[in-house]
Amino acid sequence: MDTIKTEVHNILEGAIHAAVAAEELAISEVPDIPFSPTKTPEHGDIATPIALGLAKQARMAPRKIAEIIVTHIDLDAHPNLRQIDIAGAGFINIHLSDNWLYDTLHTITAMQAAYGTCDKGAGKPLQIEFVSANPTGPLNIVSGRAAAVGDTLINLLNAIGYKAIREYYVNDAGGQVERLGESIDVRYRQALGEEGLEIPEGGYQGEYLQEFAQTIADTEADTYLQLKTNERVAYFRDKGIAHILAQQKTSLERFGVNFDVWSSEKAVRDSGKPEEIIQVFREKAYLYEAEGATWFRMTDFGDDKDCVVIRSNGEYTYFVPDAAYHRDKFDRGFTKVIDLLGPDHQGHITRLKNFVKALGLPDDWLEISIIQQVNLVDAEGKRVDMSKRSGQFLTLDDLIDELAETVGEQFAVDVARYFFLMRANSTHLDFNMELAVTHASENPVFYIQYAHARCYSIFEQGDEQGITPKPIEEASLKQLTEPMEHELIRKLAEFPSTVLLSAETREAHRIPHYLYELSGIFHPYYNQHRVLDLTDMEKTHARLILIQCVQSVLKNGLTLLGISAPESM
RNA sequence: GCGCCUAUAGCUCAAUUGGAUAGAGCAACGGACUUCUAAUCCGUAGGUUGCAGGUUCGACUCCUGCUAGGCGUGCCA
Repeated sequence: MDTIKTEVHNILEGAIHAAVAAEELAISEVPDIPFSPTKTPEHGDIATPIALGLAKQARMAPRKIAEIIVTHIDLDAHPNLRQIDIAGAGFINIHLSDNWLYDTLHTITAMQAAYGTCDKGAGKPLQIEFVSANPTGPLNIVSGRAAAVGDTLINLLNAIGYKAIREYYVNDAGGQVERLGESIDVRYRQALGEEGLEIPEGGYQGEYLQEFAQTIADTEADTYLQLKTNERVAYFRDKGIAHILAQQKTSLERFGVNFDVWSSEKAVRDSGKPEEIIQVFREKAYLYEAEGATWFRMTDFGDDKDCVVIRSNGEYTYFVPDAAYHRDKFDRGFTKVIDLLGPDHQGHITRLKNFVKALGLPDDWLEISIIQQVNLVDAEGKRVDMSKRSGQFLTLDDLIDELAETVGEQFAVDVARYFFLMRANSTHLDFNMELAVTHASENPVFYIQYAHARCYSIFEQGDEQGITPKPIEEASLKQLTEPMEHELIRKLAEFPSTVLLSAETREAHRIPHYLYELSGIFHPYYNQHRVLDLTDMEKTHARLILIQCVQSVLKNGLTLLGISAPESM
């Protein structure tokens, strides 16, 4: 579709220039030519409202402009165009030829797994930082959503030619991990029988720490009681971080998400970069002292409040290492970085962007999106409170476990990823637990996967009947005369532009919707038209080409989402 | 108080970023398995796009003001 759009664009542009040259159109500037989707076949395959847009400038009725433009297009010179109509207020509707349909099938057949990709990104290095949960407990559901979205966005960006990497920022320094160490210490001493202890304010109550401490007590007994309290807490902190991080990594791998780079906040702090950042801010006079703390003049950047960067106890707030971390990302050469933050980080967006601006980095270099909350709901849309095996919240692993009980491990991951991806990031997501485990058409994941499996089974069935698919060059594509076949091909042709749009707008949910729509054309086709027909082998071979293309696109789309494309179900 | 997000059919959501008659699925009712997988398909219904203005040839989309819900908001990260 992209190549045809470019072709049509050039044809129209040429026609408009020709009209201007012939002094039939009085315009000084040709604006971008917009294309609008056609909702009904009557409107052709590609439509443009360009004549409406030119009306004011040309001081002419839109329909009249459209007529003039069309007279400058020679249909005979363009084999991909069949017919051009003028309709409505002045829309130019372009009907593409069968030739174009066959071209599409040739393209898909030739490109296979690469169909849908392009090189628009020109190999520019990009980075997405996502999940980045504190190493103080198991990953929660929102982290799962962030993992699915981030992973898919990386796939999409790589598909359109960027060199994008997945990065996880481990907050292994600061107050929260100190509380972690203290909490483990309490659990450890409790495991050894000490009484009257309580988890400190801001500490972690979760059972997972009890289990962890119990294991230490079981295997190493009271070894650590000999240490001074602060040494023991520090030891447990580091041991705890390593343990929880390993768990998080395991959960993510189970979910099909593998990070390329794990960055450490502690390493950033130890690198001396925070001091450099402070130095830069001081030189630029962004800092001042008040109430014993050091403040950053956020109000200079339009925010309504200043914020503390060095606390009265001398420690940095989270923002200093974070700003240093972003400076480091820039120094590593990424032309753009995207942060996916959790719903509780809204307050960070403006501040983080301002810090980046204060460091003199380009305005649009840092992009931040919030991954919104997820609610588990039942079929009636009521919130579900599931058993909380790991403490105060439901974890990603709990969710997968729960789903896997009904649909098995692989589908559990597939379903979870799809459900996390099917809605725009900015919306609150209702995760329908009952729908997720339904093996029926209401469940979009099964619907799509089933379409893929059906394609595959046609070839298996054909094999049994001794039908060997012919190469596309030997197939008579003219046999594809059914309206549904043309509709299928038109949909297949949309895939590359859907991928491109989805990647550029960071709207991963377009891919699930696209695949669902494609499946929604395929299933009815499958029901109404037989592919394998021993009495009409010409048609059979043509249809096998089409089915092969549908299968390719379904598989490519599912792969972008990190969802399996099963050969049988 | 201020900031961000959300509001579309009874329910869950789309709408290619300002284009033509706002589309799907679910829920309801009826129908299709000697035919490549019935985890599928076919048919019937639903709308003042939260409210009020504005910009435009044209608005679910942009602007202003309301209303409702969610989240955030100077020494946690």
